[in-house]
Amino acid sequence: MAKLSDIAEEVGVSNKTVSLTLRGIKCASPEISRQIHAVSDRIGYVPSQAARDMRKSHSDFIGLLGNMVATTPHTVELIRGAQDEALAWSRRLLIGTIDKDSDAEREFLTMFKAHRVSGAVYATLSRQRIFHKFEVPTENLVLANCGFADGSGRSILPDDEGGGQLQAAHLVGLGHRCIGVISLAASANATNLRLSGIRSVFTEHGIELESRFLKEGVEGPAETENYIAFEVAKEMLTAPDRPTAIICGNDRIALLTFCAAAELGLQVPSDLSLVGFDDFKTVTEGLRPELTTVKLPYYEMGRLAVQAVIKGKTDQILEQVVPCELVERGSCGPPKLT
Amino acid sequence: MAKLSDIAEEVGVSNKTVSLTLRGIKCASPEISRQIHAVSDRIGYVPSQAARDMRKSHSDFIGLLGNMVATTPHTVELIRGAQDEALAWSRRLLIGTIDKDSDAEREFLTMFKAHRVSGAVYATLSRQRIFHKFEVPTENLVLANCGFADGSGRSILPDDEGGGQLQAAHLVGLGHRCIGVISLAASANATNLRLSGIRSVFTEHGIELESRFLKEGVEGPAETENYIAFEVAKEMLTAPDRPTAIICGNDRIALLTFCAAAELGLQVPSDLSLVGFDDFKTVTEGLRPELTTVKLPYYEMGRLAVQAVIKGKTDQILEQVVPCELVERGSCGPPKLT
DNA sequence: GGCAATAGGGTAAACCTTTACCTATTGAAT
DNA sequence: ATTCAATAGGTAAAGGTTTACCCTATTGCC
Repeated sequence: MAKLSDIAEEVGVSNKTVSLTLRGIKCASPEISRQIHAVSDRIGYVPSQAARDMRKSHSDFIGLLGNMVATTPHTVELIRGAQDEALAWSRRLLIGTIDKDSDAEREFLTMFKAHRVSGAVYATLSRQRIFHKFEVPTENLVLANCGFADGSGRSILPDDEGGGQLQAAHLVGLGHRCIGVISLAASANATNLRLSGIRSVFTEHGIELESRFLKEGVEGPAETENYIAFEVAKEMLTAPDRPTAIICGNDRIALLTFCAAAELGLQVPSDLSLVGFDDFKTVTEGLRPELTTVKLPYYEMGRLAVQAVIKGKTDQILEQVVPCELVERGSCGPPKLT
Repeated sequence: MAKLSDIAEEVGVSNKTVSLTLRGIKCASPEISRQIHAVSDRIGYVPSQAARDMRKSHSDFIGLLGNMVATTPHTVELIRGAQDEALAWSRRLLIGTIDKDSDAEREFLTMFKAHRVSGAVYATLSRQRIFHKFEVPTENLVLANCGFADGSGRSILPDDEGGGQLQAAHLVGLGHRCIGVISLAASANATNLRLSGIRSVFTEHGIELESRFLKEGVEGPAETENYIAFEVAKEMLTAPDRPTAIICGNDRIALLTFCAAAELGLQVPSDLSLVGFDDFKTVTEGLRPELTTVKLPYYEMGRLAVQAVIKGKTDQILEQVVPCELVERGSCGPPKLT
């Protein structure tokens, strides 16, 4: 493989001159400079990253460790956000995806350390509290979509409360007054935040959230949870004064609710308005009508997490909240007049 | 950061002894060996990968370049398969995800070269033919889910034809004789293969595939395609002798067909059986009834692609076909007797 | 003419690990 | 007693890049 000294020898200058010239630091006469670039291009020279990293005693790598399940497409969005930001700063990403296996976690952390990463991002797919402290290979750690249970550390978090507000405000704005909620598990960290957003909008408009119209669409412990939204929705929709709209804890619950409505012969949106959360495009753009939902900013969280790592721990902001966005599609409409 | 010579100095031996001992090569007396491990553990020593890579003039990295859209979860499966296999051989993955931007492609390839990767995988999300030759940083390239248009190179490909057979055989086995097909775009590479699998099963059972029951569920050029399966399905299902089952080109088409059936008041599976393709879990496990589908082996393709890279180009197998798998859920049943 | 500043360049050490080659001691076999 | 092999270890170079420090010749200015 071609190396610096090959060019230096051919042009008849020292390593230093070649090194500086190729990195765009003026150091040689125009003619020499031209020759250096010419030879470099001809032989397709690419400097050895290993040699560079060794010389500098640290690498431009940023570690990205993700507790990532393969059932959602959002992981890719987060990775892309992280990668785009990293590339914009000429940094590289070292990616490790793990399931629940903490052995793999340790393995990747060791790998990060071996590469002398300048920082790391730890990301989870659902908003979580992290209880274990892992031995990080750097002081420069940023959590994405999660936070340490004790409140320490820097985090990038979605604005779940604002997201709940968006869901509720959209339906209220369309004229709905009797609105059901099928939420995620109460134990999920996002649930209470979103609910609190929903309640704040309801209160503002004098709407009461009856407990029979607030149900969990999921049961069982996290990671092995079981979706019961189909049955819950059917029950809610067969009530005598059924809601004219349902706010769903995520798009999957929205899909199940959609199926329940279909089985009961209710049309969306004329008989029932639905608003989801997450923006799983295969669902939201795959349904007819398409699903109005609140998009979780995974790309942005990935981007901001890497940005925070690059800015370093001098950055005093401990918790950065990223807004969610309402994506209007076709699943919400005004309530039928009765 | 702690280095080898720190340990050597403290224990009072040479670098070599420490290096060999820590790598499990017997070289020192039990007592010295114990001390070396003790000190190493205490100071948390992790050898510098950069120094290693430089010394060996090549790295254990395998490049994974993916033309990956964020709308499907399969990317993650492919990455995980690749990563699991890489880790099993103590190799690391250098991941680059690109969209359509060939600048990014070049950038990542240069990065791979800078890291002296020992091989690379190029993966696409939909089965594609690659027309451009990229300047690879290694001779050791394996394509996953795609192949060069001229037939050169090594590829890992899904058994789309077998997948089509699985779809058809399942429905035929349940007793269906009037089966519709809503396929992907005819221009998609997988389409003809799957169709040919379907036809072979039909022929075997003396079933004719009428052209009015074979429609494309997608229109427009790839990457910007438009799903029209909802309308197509409605038309097919309002025909006087409508099919009792529909084979779908992917799960998204199946979802749209499901929506069409719902709008027409047809119940799945009693009035209509549906079989999908891909196994997008958010759809297949999110519907009620859950969707029977043929799973594309992304994890396995990622795994095998990395395996092929590790085995190196001495491996003479140019095209490796990975079987698809029928995942039976609830969307297929026997046809109603009339 | 004298002096400083600048352009254009070179030298060699440092980054950390691995490994080819070498030495010394011990035990056993001839 | 000599030889051989194995054990336990050391020495130093190599791998490719960057950079602190040094050198020389030319130019500009007073």
